[in-house]
Amino acid sequence: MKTPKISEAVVRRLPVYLRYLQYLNESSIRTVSSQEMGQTLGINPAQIRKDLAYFGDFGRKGIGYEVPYLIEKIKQILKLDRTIQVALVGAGHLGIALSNYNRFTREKLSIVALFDQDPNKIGCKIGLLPIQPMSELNATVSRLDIQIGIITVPAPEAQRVADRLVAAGVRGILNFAPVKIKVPDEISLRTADLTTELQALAYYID
Amino acid sequence: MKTPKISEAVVRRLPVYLRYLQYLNESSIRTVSSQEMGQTLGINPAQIRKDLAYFGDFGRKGIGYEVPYLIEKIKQILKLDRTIQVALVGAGHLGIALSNYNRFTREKLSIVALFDQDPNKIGCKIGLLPIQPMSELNATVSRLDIQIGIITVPAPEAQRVADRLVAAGVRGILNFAPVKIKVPDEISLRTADLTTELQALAYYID
DNA sequence: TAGATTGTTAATCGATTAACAATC
DNA sequence: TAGATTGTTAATCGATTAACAATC
Repeated sequence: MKTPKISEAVVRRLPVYLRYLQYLNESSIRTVSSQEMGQTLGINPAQIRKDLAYFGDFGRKGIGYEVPYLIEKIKQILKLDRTIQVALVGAGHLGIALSNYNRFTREKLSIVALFDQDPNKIGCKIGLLPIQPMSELNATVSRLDIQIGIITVPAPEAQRVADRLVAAGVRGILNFAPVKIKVPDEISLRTADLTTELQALAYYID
Repeated sequence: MKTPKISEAVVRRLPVYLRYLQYLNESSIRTVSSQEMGQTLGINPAQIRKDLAYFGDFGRKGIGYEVPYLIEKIKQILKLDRTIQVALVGAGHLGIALSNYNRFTREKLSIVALFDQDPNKIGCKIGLLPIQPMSELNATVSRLDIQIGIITVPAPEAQRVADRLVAAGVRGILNFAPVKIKVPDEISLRTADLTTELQALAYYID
């Protein structure tokens, strides 16, 4: 698992491969070729082989890839084989929607703490998790060894929340607020902007 | 507004430019250079100029871009200057979160109808909008001239919902279900997969 | 005018795809 | 063995960046 320099495009395709492989596995299909995967996913087979080959020789010439084995390997690469604890800040509808995604827990990437600054929400439970006040952030991140923070607060508060997450010690942030936030270089940041998705779609209408 | 072949990457940056320009406008800043924009947004100034130049000569040499004028132009390009009606199928938390985004309405991209298949939800109101049964889809899409459908149902139902939206006459679909769906070529499709975002982020931890 | 900044062409960079030897 | 399919190198394609004449 040497890494010669993996582009973001490659990393973004891995979860797509993984999901398809899990579907195959549930269908009791044990082997798959890059040809078949490419067909289904709309991705060039050579690209799939190249993406996978960055991380190791997972296939067998003349045969293809063994589904359960490849699932294991991709999980390792994406670190989905070990527990990664996630905190979510902003228990609005989007926050609740995300904390309900059970796929996260299935993949050992699980939201284990919820925070909100609204005093009326403190103590309410979403599923099994109580909503905590922001004053608990540092203590909870340390206690549960939380590595990732998800931001689902309104845009004007996003930077402040990001700063607090960084100070509390998270290693990565997934930001859903429609604003560009700044974090130190050593913190991984991804921004998922739902409004720009819809605006970009409008371009293609007509 | 001739289109020599605009890449998706360009279209995805336009909403980002727009948001920053709107921020400048609210701050009463009337002029901006590609230099300044690039600095703030972390994008190469030459790229910004090139992106904009695909659609027209919006700037003035030696001066830069006039903020209100450029806002108008980008809105025109993204078709945010005309009303585009949107229907949302799946009134769960994610659906409610999206229908509450007031930015959409501000941009004349507004969610004007909600659908769900759960009989218990029918008639409940989210903001001003009642949740309608799927049996109303065709009639409502026609009556309100709805052009875009947003899918926020669970993955196993997504393809079926997409088929119904297409049959009802929408032109574009924004899919939030974590599954690849198929639509006819003439329908624009974007998939926003929140689970793969988080999985990709995990790769960069450590 | 002098300084600044665009629009655009050319150069660079990186990602995708094709091709094929290796080999199951 | 013959057919299939990988891993990888080379070729292609497209996107980003640099450079600069035009001009405000």
